Amino acid sequence: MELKEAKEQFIMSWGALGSNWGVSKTMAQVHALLMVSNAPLSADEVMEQLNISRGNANMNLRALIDWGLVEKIHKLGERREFFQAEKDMWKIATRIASERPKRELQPILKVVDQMKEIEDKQADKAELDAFKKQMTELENFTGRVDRIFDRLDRADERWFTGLLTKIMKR
Amino acid sequence: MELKEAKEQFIMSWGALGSNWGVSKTMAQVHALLMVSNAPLSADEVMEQLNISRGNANMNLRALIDWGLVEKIHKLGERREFFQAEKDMWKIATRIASERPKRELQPILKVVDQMKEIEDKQADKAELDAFKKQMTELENFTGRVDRIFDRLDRADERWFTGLLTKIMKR
DNA sequence: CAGAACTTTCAAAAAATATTGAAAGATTAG
DNA sequence: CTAATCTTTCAATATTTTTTGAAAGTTCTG
Repeated sequence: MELKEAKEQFIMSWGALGSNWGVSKTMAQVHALLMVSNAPLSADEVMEQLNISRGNANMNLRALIDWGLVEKIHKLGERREFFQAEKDMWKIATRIASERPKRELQPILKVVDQMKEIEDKQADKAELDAFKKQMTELENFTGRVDRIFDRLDRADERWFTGLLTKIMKR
Repeated sequence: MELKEAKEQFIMSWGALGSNWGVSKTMAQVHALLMVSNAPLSADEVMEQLNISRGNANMNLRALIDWGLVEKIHKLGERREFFQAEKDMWKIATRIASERPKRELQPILKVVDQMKEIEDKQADKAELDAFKKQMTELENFTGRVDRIFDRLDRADERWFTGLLTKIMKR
């Protein structure tokens, strides 16, 4: 297999994986493309290489930037913006690990919080209590996990990998 | 707010959250419904309460069982099957934490593994090396994380919460 | 300021996913 | 075995999500 071919293969497969992941095929492909490119790419290069429209390229680049997985690069004397992917797996993982809970957990807390104003005089006491307990447990747990992942952000690599090693030893 | 109303509200919100999560609205709703039901429900009760078709109810119940979040219950002297959700948040979290990587990480390993047969005589040596390094790093990292989460499955609660507490203290 | 070079937006179109419901398949009881 | 009861499947349909591309917006240059 040749290098160019391998890269294309990787981009395609990564894109297909996106679906399992809840990420659109194109977003995953853009990320893969930037991951295996040795130099930053312009929006036009991304469009051309993946055969996608300008709007689509723009949307997905922005989304990736939002996730902290890609950054804009300004080249001296160049008008256009270039895009470059984070390639360090640890950084990629911590970005995802700190963004995902923000997007997945915080909405839960919001919902659960609203559930607290119940005051049903007619309902079965035991049933009411069970529901409240469930909500409280959900809130405690979610909040706890949320805060943990939030900290990964600030942690240094040494600590994280150290922790991984510790866990692995069990 | 009344209890019944609160439950409906919770089911609806949980369903809406499903989308952020990569889970279909209905699947999330079925899960929520079972989470706040004090007794196991039959397929017909699920259908009726959520206004969904028989096929849909069946599919989603099966999927939830597949995730280990719901189990079939057989009542004595009853022909029908009943369904009951796991309500313990720790168990829910570990189920998800052990299923998700299985579905998300293992396909990555498969893809990366295929990338190893590159032998491009013409390509730039440095570029080839960079690509190989990227793939190796991806493989190492992914494999490591995969194995860690896999172990959560077998861990006991004491250990896990102990770990959480430790992390939280930093 | 005008024009060129890019980037962003957004309504319409396409593609991907989820849902329905009727029919086929099981399983149990008599 | 047959009928009754319940579960599963799947092609058609509906819904949701993604993509397109032209138009509007922005920023830099001279």
